[in-house]
Amino acid sequence: MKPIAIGELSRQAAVKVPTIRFYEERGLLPRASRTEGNRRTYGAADVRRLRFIRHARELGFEIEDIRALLDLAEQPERPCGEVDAIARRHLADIDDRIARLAGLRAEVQAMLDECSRGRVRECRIVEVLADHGECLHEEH
Amino acid sequence: MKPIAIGELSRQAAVKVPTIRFYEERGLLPRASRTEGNRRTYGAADVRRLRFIRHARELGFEIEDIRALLDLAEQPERPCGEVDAIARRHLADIDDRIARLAGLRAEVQAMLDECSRGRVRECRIVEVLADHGECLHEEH
DNA sequence: CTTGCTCCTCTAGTCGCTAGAGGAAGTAGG
DNA sequence: CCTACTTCCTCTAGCGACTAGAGGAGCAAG
Repeated sequence: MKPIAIGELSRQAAVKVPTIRFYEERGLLPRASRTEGNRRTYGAADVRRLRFIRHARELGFEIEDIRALLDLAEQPERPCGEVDAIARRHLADIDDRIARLAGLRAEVQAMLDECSRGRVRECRIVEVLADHGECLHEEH
Repeated sequence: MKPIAIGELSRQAAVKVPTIRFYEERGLLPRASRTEGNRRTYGAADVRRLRFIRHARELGFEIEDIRALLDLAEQPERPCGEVDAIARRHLADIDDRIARLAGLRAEVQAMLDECSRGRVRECRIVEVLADHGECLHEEH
């Protein structure tokens, strides 16, 4: 029940001090109460909330989604469809990014495979970059 | 041989006008010569150079790498080892990102699989986020 | 001459932090 | 009580690669 300082919160939630202040400013954490000397004080609920935020960030959720997830987590009687929807959207987003990266990977690999390690003059990598027609890339 | 305006360059290279100015400021494109009325003018070489930049960006190379690639492309007699090295580093970077995303994907998918579509109270997604111990995540 | 398009410069915003300046408050030891 | 050290405060600026917008000037066609 004893309040802790921002540095202690930082250690307990494994989130850096400036990041905590940043989350407060962005409204993910409530405005912390202050000591007489104007220092932020926190309690157990803040540790839990900040850990939640960190886990969500580690999983790649963005701030807006986390804000929504936190709101929903506070309403335990509601159906969890919205939580689900956010996670599903995030999954789709990850899949998109993987697909795009896999495409890039294939192209860069193809360039490297064709490079005969001669001079820049006949380097296929440079040629492909200079003339888009030569590569697989076809996105708009 | 007739000079073209920035809008025409934009169309021919498929790069937006503000982005062209941005590249100039960053030194990827040489400072364009100007008309009497202070408008930038370009020639065929600029179109080629800007296309090169666009292709490299589409493949995910970052500005610094592209700057190096452009420098190298102008020295055709040098061995292409450095070009190769840049591409190889980029490939490794892509692989890293794919691996990390694949990890995230698995975790988010696992959360979704466990969600029984009930109320937020018993939603596994919220639980996993709230208690890191429950998830696969183990980094750092 | 007027309409409408293109162009100019400059500033600020995106995302999620991170780094640093410059100063005040708290704590431990002598 | 004094000093040294750590922690904390606010504020500003930077990252990467643009994008958006303000406010104004040039230019071509009718």
